[in-house]
Amino acid sequence: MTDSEIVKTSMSEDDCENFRTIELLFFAYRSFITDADEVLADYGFGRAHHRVLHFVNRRPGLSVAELLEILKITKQSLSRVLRDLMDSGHIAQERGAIDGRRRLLYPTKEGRALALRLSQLQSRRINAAFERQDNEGRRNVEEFLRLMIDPEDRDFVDQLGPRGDI
Amino acid sequence: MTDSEIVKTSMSEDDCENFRTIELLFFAYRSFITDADEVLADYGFGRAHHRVLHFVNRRPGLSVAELLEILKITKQSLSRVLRDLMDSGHIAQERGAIDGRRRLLYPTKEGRALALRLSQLQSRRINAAFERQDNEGRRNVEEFLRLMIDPEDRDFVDQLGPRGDI
DNA sequence: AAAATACGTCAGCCTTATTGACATATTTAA
DNA sequence: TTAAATATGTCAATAAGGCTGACGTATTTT
Repeated sequence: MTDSEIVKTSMSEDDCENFRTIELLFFAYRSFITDADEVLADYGFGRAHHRVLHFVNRRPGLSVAELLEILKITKQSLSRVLRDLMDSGHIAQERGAIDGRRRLLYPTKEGRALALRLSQLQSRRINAAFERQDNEGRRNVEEFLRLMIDPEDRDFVDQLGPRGDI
Repeated sequence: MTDSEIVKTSMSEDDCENFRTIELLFFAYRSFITDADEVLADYGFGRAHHRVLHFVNRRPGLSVAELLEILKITKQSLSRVLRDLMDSGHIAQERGAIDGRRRLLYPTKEGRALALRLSQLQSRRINAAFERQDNEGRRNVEEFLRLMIDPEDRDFVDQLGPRGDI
């Protein structure tokens, strides 16, 4: 590192396109998640708990392996979070009927209530952001976000929406 | 937690609007950041380094306090990351000319090059996601993202774009 | 019966964040 | 000109949430 030259000019859209979008994504996502953070803190939970709670509520009866696949974390990481949520009575396990090795995850009533509360907070922000947009605008936003996702994950997100009982 | 009732129905858009958008945001943002993660790993850097590098390149000469304000982290957190980036020759400090207490942060040539490389990766994904959208569609996306941001941060993002030399 | 699968857990490590306390240089105010 | 405020750096301890590797156990498949 022999004394490298200092640069004093700003990096701008001339150097690379889409700086504004890059920054909008950073700040938008940060605001988006802090909504839930505050509520989660009351339960001693973090974002990891939120993600698990969310997908268990969206796909009741999913297995641990499926959840790992969605979240792309290791089972060791998941297990701590899952234990917290089971200890607090937000999530419950059942052995699989067809395959007894699988532990199927379900929300409890309390887990459903918390998941809804968190989603409603985030939904409010989304509604406010969509306020001045028509259906076409919303479609544009959803298409953009969808195409930002790695192709491998896109199908999963799609089947999460309409139905597709696991 | 006296054995709470298990819920087996899926949480759906009937329960709360915008589930699809919530999930699109989660997956889109995850894909978005992993582009850069892979390059950063080669340098032994993480996302924290990326954020610092980015804003120092966008606002060369900003002070430590300003950077803390943008990132909303503590100086203790920042200092380690900043030290790594200075040790590796990606960022350099200069004492403020008017106020000698301030340490103004600048990218080096190497720091600028790395910041650009990372931005270009992310920009490519953004271009692909915008591919089938016209100017109106892009405006919709940017307006949506902008309104998702907490009002306090919106102005900062705006003045980051056009100019506004610090 | 043996092998593969699904899961749980123990132990140790890393990154990135936190808080609190304290040192230092520099500027500003009394 | 001394005192106070400011900007920064740093030390120490802690926490969340990731990771790898190894090993145990139930259950299903071969």
